[in-house]
Amino acid sequence: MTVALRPLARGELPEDTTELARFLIGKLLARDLADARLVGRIVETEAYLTGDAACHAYRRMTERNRSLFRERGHAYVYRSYGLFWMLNVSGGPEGVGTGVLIRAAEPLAGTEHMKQLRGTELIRDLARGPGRLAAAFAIDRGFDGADLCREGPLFLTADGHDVDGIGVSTRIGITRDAHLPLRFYAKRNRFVSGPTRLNA
DNA sequence: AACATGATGATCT
DNA sequence: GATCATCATGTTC
Repeated sequence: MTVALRPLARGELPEDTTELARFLIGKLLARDLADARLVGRIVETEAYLTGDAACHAYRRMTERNRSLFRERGHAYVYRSYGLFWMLNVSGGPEGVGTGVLIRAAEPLAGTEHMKQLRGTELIRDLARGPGRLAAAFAIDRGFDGADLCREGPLFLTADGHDVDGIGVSTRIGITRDAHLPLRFYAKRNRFVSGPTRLNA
């Protein structure tokens, strides 16, 4: 059963990148394959800001990070640790390099395909962590620069459901500007990644 | 040399 | 199940 899902309009996305990171908790990520639609509820995000040393756009625009400088709602996809793809949503106006890392999602539809893409039967581990999420949704560098506010193979949407509270913590896996409270997560949701102490 | 990670195995409870 | 240490991997600076 495929439900009609309307993409989020760019105007619905907060212009402030930190607010965008919070806004995206509970929203849906939809991925259309040739024979299936994959849907997950976003349960964990991190904001990366201007003047933030952990942000890939901290120094200057490069070939890799230029999608971060696009108007909010575009994908920035890069490879991490040589193995994993990371999906980010650009924030702010055109020319400003900020974004939101999508760190985890609760699988809602297409889970059998996700199991194949991830090589595991464990529902909880399908998209818990940014590298796993990208694999479960078959996202690679080919989506870099894609507009996530248009119907297409990958877009942001919503179903009106809300999460049971949103928590804030420091970001995971970084060393520079590591103290900033820029990670957002759905409270009491078992599809959130990271150590227990950050998910209280 | 650093890095926005994940799988695995050890050692607890 | 929680937590921790270890390390494979290749792109970027």
